Amino acid sequence: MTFSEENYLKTIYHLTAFSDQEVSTNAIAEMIATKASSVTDMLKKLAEKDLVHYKKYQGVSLTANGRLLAKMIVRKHRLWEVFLVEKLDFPWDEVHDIAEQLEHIKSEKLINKLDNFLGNPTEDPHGDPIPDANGKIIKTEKLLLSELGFNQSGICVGVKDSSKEFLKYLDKNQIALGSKIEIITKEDFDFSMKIKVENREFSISNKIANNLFVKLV
Amino acid sequence: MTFSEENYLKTIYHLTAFSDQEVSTNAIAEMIATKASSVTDMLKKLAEKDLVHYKKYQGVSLTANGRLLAKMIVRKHRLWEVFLVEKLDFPWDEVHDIAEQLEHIKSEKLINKLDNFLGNPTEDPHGDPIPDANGKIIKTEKLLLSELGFNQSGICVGVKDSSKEFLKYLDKNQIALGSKIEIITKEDFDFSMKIKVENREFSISNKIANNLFVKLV
DNA sequence: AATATTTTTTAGACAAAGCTAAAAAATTAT
DNA sequence: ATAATTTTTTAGCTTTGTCTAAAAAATATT
Repeated sequence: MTFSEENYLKTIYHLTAFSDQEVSTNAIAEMIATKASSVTDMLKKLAEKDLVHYKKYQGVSLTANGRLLAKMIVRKHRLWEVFLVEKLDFPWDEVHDIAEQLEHIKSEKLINKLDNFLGNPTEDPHGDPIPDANGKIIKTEKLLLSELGFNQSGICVGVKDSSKEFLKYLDKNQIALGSKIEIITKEDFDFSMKIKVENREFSISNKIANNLFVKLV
Repeated sequence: MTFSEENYLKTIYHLTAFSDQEVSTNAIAEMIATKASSVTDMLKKLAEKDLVHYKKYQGVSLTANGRLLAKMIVRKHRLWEVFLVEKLDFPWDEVHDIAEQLEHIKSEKLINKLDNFLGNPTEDPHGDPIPDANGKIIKTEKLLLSELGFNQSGICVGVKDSSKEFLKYLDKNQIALGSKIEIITKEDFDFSMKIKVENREFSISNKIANNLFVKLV
């Protein structure tokens, strides 16, 4: 598999992970920042290799084979992210781009040894699950901070939006995986809330609360 | 820089490292397992980018710029090899191919953090020097085991030939970096020698002795 | 239901990096 | 010094993955 093929597979995987529907040519093009015509070309090639189900004008979905390969790429991406954060001490907003490169390194032995070296983590630094060597994913129960009400508390277990901007915001406000967040007040008007994190009280907008995953506590 | 350009640069670097002469198109072609015509094409491209000095039919050499870039690739390759052996516990004959891929990962920050994580090693698992972030190389004094005479001793500090076959031979005979080797006898006929390594005495051919670097002790 | 708009595909072109076959230059041998 | 051989380069073709522009299909609008 080429880099490009792997990127398409991964993209289709991400776009279908939750909806589990066919994904459109345009959606892929936008995600991968390329032209729809290029996507069409690649879809034909992937269909040829039996990695996707593709019928003209009908969108595309992964075959069992394609999904497994996609998971292996995601596995590599997330394990490398753990390595970068835990071992090399990278801030969590800087690891994505490097992991985008590392995810294409080809060696099963390498990735399994890396997995062991890291202590077989089940989640990456953003709280996303890491598929095991067979593609199996353990998903933890998590809800959005915005779903919590007045007086409830949660432990931060992940982010929905993992853009640099959002991650930097969290760093600045000292919210990290594992932080305990308590809802002090919640506005009925804009759903902004005042929260308490390690004795610091401050307000966050609904948009923030909507992108933070927590585990009820 | 593309993968391919990086590979050419690295190859030219290795071919000129010791001789410091112009290197021929054919020599590169052989090393990279490609056709001479392909090499010519690439040399033009590299000359265009001022990475090599190239005049038709006259061979090629690196510019200062090209040499620095080549060293950075070698630096990455060797640091990753250290990582694979020291942290992931790979046998030394398996790391080359994986490092060939990892050496193309682009992130200065990554490689410098990796360097620190590994404790700023100056040599890779085969005893080859690792250029520092500025391209500076500290070369240790070393000679071939074959240059030693009867009754002399050396510490193994590297290999000249780092092929899988040779490395496996060494593993099988429990010779590793740091092993103390004593010359018990040396044949005048074929220059084979009987050596002593950690109380084990056995014979090695001149070819073996000719590919093992030692430091006199 | 017919028309307009959007989405997707096709057709044809391009750059990168390789190849083969043939030509040109350099080197070696007679 | 000329001929033979080897090395290097050129010319032209292939594949991969992209692009633009145009055509075709699907969807939305009136």
